[in-house]
Amino acid sequence: MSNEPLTPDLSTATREDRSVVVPDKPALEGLEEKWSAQWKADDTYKFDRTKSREEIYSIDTPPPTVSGSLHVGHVFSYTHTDLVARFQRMRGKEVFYPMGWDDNGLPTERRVQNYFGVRCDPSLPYDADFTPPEKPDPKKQLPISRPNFIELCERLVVQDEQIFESLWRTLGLSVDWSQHYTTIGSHSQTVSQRAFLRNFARGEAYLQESPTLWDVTFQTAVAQAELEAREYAGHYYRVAFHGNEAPVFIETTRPELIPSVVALIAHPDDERYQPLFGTTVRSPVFGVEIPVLAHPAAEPDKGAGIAMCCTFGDLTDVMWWRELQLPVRTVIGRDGRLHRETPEWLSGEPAATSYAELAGKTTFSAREAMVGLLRESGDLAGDPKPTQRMTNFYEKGDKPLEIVSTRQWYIKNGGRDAELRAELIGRGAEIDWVPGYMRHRYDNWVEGLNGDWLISRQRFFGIPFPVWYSLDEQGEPDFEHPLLPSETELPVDPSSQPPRGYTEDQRGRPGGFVGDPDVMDTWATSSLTPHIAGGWETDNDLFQRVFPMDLCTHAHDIIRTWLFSRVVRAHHENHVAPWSHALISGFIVDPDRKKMSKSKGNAVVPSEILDKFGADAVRWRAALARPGADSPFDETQMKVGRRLAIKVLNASKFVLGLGAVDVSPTSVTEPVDCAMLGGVANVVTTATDAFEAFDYAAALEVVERFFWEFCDDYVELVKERAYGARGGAAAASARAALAVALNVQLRLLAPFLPYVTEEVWSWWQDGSVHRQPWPEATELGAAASTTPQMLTAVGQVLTGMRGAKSQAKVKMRAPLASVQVTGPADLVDLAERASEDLRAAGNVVGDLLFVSDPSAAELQVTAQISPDA
RNA sequence: GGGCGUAUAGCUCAGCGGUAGAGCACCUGCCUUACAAGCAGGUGGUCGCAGGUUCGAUCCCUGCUGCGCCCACCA
Repeated sequence: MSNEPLTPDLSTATREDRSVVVPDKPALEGLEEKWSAQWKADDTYKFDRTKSREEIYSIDTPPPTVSGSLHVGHVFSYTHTDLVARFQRMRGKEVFYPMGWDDNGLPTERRVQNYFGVRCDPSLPYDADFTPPEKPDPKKQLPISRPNFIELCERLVVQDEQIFESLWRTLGLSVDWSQHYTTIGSHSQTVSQRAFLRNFARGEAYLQESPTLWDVTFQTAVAQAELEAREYAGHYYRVAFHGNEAPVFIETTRPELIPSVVALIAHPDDERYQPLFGTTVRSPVFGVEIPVLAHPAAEPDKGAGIAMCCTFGDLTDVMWWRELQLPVRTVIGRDGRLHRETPEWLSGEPAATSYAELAGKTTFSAREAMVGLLRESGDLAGDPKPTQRMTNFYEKGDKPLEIVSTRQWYIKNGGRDAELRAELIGRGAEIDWVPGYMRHRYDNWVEGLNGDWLISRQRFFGIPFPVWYSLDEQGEPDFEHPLLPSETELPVDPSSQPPRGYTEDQRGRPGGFVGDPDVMDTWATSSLTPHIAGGWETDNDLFQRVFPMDLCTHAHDIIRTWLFSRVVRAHHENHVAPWSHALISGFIVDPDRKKMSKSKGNAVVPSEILDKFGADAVRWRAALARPGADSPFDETQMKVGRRLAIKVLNASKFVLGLGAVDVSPTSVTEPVDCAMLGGVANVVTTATDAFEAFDYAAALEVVERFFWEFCDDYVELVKERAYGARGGAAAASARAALAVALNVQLRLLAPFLPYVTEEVWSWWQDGSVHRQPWPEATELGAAASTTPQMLTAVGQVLTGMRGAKSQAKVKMRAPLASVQVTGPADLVDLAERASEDLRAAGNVVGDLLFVSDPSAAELQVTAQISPDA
C-alpha cells in the first residue's frame, strides 16, 4: 500500500470562492418546482446544432396521444429514454432529444365530441360565430361544420399539451422543448404530404378500390396494425342448401350473410363433396343459384367441411373471391346495416319478400330475422350451438369489423411483395434491439402481413391527402389521374383550396374537380417523426446532423405500428433504417399482472405518485424495470427510491458540513481512504459499461449498492477522524476522500435522481450537474490501483462489532472492552491497517487484537461489551 | 395452432458451471452530534417438474408444466 500522493485528475472542481452552503434541514419538497424552472430558464438541455453528426446523439421519442391519458407505464418508458439521454449527454454527446405531441386523429375527435358535446357534419357550412354549448349534453351532440369542428380540436389540444408538458417537466425529462412538434401542425402537414407525394411518384403509394376492414361505428377503414382480436359470443347454425339430390349442410355463425353468398367451397380432396364440384345448389330462403367449388384453403375438419363464401364475411372470403373470380354481392353497408333497397340478385320472388324482412337492420337484428326465416322454411337443422370465437375489432371500437369494398390509399409495406418484405426484414436486422429478442416481434409482424398499409381514413381531424380528382362531363371523378400540388405549395387542404388550373367555383361541377375527402391516419404522420423532428427538406443542415438517429424508445406494444411504419418510410425515402438502436420498454402491470388500462380502472395516475413520492423516487423505480420486462406496480417500492434521495441529501450534508471542501485526491493518504476511492473507481467502470449496453438497471444497482455501503460503513468508520480526532493530515485525508467520492457519486446518480443531485451540486459547485462529464475511473488517480477489498474487510469487522452490541441489546455507542479479529492473514492484515478508525467507530476502550489464522476462510470477530455499558 | 419471454426467499428482482444474493415485508434492539422518512442485528429458499452432459448444474442441453405477451383463428 503506497502512501504516495494521488494524482489530481478531477475534471470538476469546487467553485472559485470555495463557499459551501448547506441547508439546515435539506428536504425533497419543492425540488421539482425549483429545478425544473431553473433548467427552463438556463436552457440546460438545449441542443447545440453546430455539433457534427459524430458528436450528436439523436433520439426519436414517441409523441404521446395528448387526448388520451398517461399512466405510470408511459412515465416509466419515457424515464428510460431520459436515463439514456442524460448518460449520453454527460458522456460528452450533444443530445438531440425533441418531444412531439400526437394530437391528430380519432382520439382527439372523440375527446372534442365529449368535451364540447358536438359532432362533425361535413355537409354543414362554416359558422364563424359558433360557440360551443356551455353545458354539453352527452345524449344530443350538436352537429357542426367540419371547419368548426377542427377549430375546436385545435383549441382543445393546446390545453392538453400544456398539461402534458408540465408533467414531463416535473418528471425531469431532459428534453429540448424548443424542438417540439405536433402531428397536426403545419410543419407535420408539409412533411406528411411531401412524403406522400414522393411515395406516390415512386409508385409506393397507390389508390385502390377493394374489400377493406371497416369499423361501422366510426365509419372508417382501419389498417391491419389497428386490429385487435377479441372473444365474441355467437352460435353455429347448421343450414341446408338445396342441390338436385340431397341437401348440402353448411355451418355458419353469420346467417345474415346468406343473401350475399356467392359459392360453397370445399377442399379438392374431400370425397364427400367431390361429386358436387361444378354443380350448383340453391340458397335457403332466397333460392339463389350458387356454384359448389373446390379450393385448397377449405378445411375438411372445420364445421361441416364445406364453407359458405360471402362477399364479405371474413378475409378467407376475400381470398376466395379474388382467386376464384367470384361476383360481389354486398349486403352490408358502411353503417353496418343491411342495404335498404333490395339487391338485384334477390329481386325475384320469394327472395325479395324475404329480403324485406332484413333490409335496414343491423347485422345483429338481421341475424335474428334470418334465423326466423330459416326456421319457417325448415332449412335450419337442429339447435344453434353456442360458441366463443375470436373476431377482429378495431382497437378503439366495440363492434366487430365488417369487410366493405371501398376506395382507399395504400403504402406498400411488403404485405403483397415478398421482395420488399425481405428488404424490410433486412432493415430490422440493421437495428440493434434492446433486448435482442424484441427483434422477433418485428420479424413476426412483417412476415405475417397480409396486405399493404391502408393509410386513408374517412374522418375529419387529420392531415388531408394533397390530392384532387378532375370530374368528367358526367361529373364522375377520374381516380386514375389524380391532380397533385407541387412540393412548394404544401401544405394544402383540397377541401378548401382548388388544384392548380382550376377555380373554387368548379368544385363538384362536371368538368371541374373534387378534393379527396379523406385524411391520413395518424400513424401515417407519426411514421415520419424522424423527418418531422429532424427538419427533413425544410432544414437539411439539421437533418444530416441527426438522421439516421441513434435511438428510438417505446414500449413493445407499438413495434408493429410506430416502429415498423417508420422503418417503411425511411426505407422508401432514405434507403436506411431510421435509427441504429431500438430500446424497448415493458409494461407496468397491476399487482395481478394485468395490463393497466383506463377502462379497467386499474391505471395509476402519474401526477398522484409524483406528488406523493417525488420525481426522483418515481424515476428510481422506473430504472429498476429492465428493458423489455413487464413490471408490476407497487407503491412500497417508490418509498425505497424516496429513501435513497433523502439519503443523498443527508450524506451530502454531512460531507459538506465538515468544513472547507477539498476535492483533490492528492490529500488522500490513509489506506482505507484510498481503498474506498478504489471502490469508487470500480463502480465507475462497471456502471459505465452497463450504461453503454443500455442496462441502466444494472448501472443503478451497482451505484446504489456502493452508495449505501459508503454511507453505512465508510462514513461511520472515518467520522471521528474526519472531525479531527487524529489530527490534521488524517482528517484532511478523510475529508478529501469523502468529497471526491461524493462528487463522483453525485454524477453517477444524476441520470436517475436529477433533482436531488442537482440540489446537492448547487451547494458547492457551479453549473448544472447534468452538464458535467460522466466520471472516469482515472479521475480517482492512483487510488484506483489500491485494494478496494480492504473496505470489505473493514466492513466485516464493523459488522462484527455491531453484531455483538445488537445481540447484547446495548446502544451502538456502548464501549467494547476488547475485540479480537481472526481470519486469513491477508484479510486480517487489511483490516488492521484501519485499526485506529475501527477503534473509534466501535468505541473500543480495551484491546483490539488482529490474529491471523491460516485455517480460517473468513474474518471472525469476537467482542466483549464493557461492563460500563 | 405458431412465435417470444418467463419460472430463484411472503413480494419485487439480481446471479448464471464450483455447495444460494439484494431490497421490501417480518422479528429483535438502538433517539449514535448527516439522516427515527433513521441506524444496527436477525429469521426466511431441496433456485417449476423430469431426464441428459459434467468430477460437479439454479446456471448448459432435451422434454414437460405453469404464467405472460404477440400473431393466427368469424366454415
